Amino acid sequence: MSESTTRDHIVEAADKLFYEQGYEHTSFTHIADAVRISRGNFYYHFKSKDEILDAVINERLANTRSALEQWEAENSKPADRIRCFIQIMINNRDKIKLYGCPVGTLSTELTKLNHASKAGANELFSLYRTWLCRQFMLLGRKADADQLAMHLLARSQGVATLASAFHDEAFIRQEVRILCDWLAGLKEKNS
Amino acid sequence: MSESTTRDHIVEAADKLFYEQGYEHTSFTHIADAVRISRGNFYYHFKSKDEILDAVINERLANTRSALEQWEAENSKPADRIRCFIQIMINNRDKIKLYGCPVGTLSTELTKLNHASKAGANELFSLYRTWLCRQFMLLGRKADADQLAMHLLARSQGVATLASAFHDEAFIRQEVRILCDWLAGLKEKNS
DNA sequence: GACAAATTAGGACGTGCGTCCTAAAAATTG
DNA sequence: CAATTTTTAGGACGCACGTCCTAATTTGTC
Repeated sequence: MSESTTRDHIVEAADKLFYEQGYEHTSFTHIADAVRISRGNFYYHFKSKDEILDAVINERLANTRSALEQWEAENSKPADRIRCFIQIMINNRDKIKLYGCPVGTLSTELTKLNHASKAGANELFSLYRTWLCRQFMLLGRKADADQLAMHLLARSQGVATLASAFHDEAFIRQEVRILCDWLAGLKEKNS
Repeated sequence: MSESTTRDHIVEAADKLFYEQGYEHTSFTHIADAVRISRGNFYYHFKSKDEILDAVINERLANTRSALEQWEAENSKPADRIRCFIQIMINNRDKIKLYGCPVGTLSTELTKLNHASKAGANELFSLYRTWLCRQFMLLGRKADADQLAMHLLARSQGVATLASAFHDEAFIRQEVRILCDWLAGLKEKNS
């Protein structure tokens, strides 16, 4: 029942490295050095580099799902839940400043590589999209809930991209404030 | 005085390929096939792959500068000039849908690679930033002109990222409409 | 402690990459 | 047309990569 912990270490290290320096640019040697195992040992746990990527994506999907569930469980008001989403930009501001958004940058890279797992990476976006859509519906915006979800996702992506390009942490805080105001303004339009 | 046209062809093909499939993933063979020249011939025109990247960035910088100048020359009102900027998302929607924003995706990639030319790529962002900043100042928003410029840049980046992830062209049009409304609302706050 | 299974180490293999070198071809000049 | 420079072609080189193979080691079981 208990999985080998080495596999988890590999996925964990690959997750971090794929985020920090990109999937293509990360080699087996990089991951091996991080996990402190032999390069040949990989192929006992994974058949290929692509399989590691799939494992990383699946773990990110699982982590995201549980985070969304938690936000939903810990907050009864949909606006507070959405604020949780916005808040992750503040919580992860250090890494965003350096590496951008892990969801957006992976999606962008795999799309350019036309990689087989690009659909899996975009599934991460869909996870947030449908969750946010549901929250906006609960907020009384049934008609344009998905539009609002996409809008908020796009705003977040843009913040991450520019914060990373200019290494500007204050910009993140500023935009988060604007987004919270935008959210507060939305509530007044409840039906 | 007249430069060899081969060099221009190389830069042109590299520009296109770097945009479509990323810098790292584009090899000399790819460019050579596009330009129809021998692989060894590159090193007469460029000493390294990085040098081609610099040439591509410099051309993009020059093209951007002339585009900004033209928008400024053809429109007397700053709001109309800003609308020109927003409008490029419509004009380039086909490519954005497939490959995202050329500025943002290159900046993201070079940042992850920690490439020496990442500063040059970010200079493209700065070009738009300072130009937009100036337009917002002319619009009477002296106090928060740079903030508005960054905000608009971020919104554009987010739109490109999500449009590419979901291959959604309608989303681009939708967000452009919202951005134009946002811009129109700004004008009312003129001092 | 002997045996089997699971796990790891380390290196071999082929491929594609960026780079470099040299000779051929083309263009230019007198 | 000869001489010289500019431009191109094609392949060699070393290196790093993903992949694969096999032997050693560790772990678990009776």
